[in-house]
Amino acid sequence: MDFTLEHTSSNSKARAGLFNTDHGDIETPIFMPVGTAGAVKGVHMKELDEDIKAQIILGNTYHLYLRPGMNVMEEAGGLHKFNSWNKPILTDSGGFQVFSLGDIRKLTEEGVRFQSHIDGSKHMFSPENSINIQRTIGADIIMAFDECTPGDAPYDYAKKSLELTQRWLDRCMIQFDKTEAKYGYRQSLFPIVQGCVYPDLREKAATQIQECNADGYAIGGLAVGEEESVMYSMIEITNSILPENKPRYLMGVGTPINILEAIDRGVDMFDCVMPTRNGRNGMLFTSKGTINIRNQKWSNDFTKVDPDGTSYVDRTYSRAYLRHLIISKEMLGAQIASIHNLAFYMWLVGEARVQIKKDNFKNWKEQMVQQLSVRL
RNA sequence: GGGAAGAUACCGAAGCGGUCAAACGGGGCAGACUGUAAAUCUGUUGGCUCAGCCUUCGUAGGUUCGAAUCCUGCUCUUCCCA
Repeated sequence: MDFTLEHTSSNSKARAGLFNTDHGDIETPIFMPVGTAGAVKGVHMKELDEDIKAQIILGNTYHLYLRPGMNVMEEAGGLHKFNSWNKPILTDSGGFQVFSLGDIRKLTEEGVRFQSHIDGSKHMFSPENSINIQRTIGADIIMAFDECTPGDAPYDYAKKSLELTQRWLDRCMIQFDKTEAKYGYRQSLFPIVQGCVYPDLREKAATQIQECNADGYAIGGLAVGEEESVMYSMIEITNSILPENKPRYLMGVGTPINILEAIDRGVDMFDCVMPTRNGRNGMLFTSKGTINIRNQKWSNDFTKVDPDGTSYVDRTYSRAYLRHLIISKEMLGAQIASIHNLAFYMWLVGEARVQIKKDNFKNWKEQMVQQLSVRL
């Protein structure tokens, strides 16, 4: 799989590129909707494809391993066939669950023993079986198994954690090389830069990792409790070291502003649960600012959900109706809000790409950040 | 016509002499959410000149140092018997 850099801004690190996979091209900068359990919550594939215009979605190793399990996945012929998404897929390795399920897992040199959040049963995840599972899921891009370190970790812990992640990366690469894709198309393994909020650790991690000659590189362990300014400076340090000619993926980020700031600093790929989760909880992202649709002030507002929006739902439903649905806990409300937010995120990165190619990204970004900061 | 039970804040419902501006649930209002243990979670919900004060537990009186809590009348509600 190869990455073609199409344009780099003259006054910014922002880049426009094309990442080629066997399930199609991905135009960067890109946002990847999160479909943890094989579904982007509340959104059909048809909507994801035709309305939201998603080019690649995520799945999650830990969640898919527990349910439906790898027997079903293998018999289905991989996740693409199982969930009927014929474009690229990326799977996270389970590394984020080392962070998010911190209370129900035990971490050792060998790997992580999780206690299933579903039934309490114990499951060992190692770099090797994370790769094996991701081979069976069959995502186009698979991730190294890492420890996503909390943003408030002390230096000593962060250093040890990084060293462990680096040893696990070696094991991931060995396992990746020892095994083959199962379904006749290629898979890429992306290593992940950790190092918490410590510049020297990030620098060390990026320096080591860039020798992997991977198809792309990820920046992990950010937006996990640290200050945004710290996150931005970690991105700057990391991207100053990672190779120019490979895509950089900032894992789990973030708000629309976070994404623009990261693009400005040379990031190409993003994923985040925010458009779907926050959407389900009544928060809408728009080019004019954010809306809490549950607020009283929208109850009699019969203008469309987002008059500037690109999706079908934006032009069809009123804010008053969407507020009613969300407040009444009608499932359709969550669906509409999710579709709207995802379409907005896709518009945002698509427009960033247009502006980069016009070499106008910096100006456009400054203006957008102003607008996006507004609470409507 | 006779008997019984009950009336508590927006709604439902605890409370049965002081620690009650009044538990709890719902509803309302607001906030959070960043590689999804989340269609979830948190705060708040009588008024004010807010470490204090004022008005409130159907209504009018009474007992008491002190009443949402005890007594009496009245007004409504529900149920049972005729």
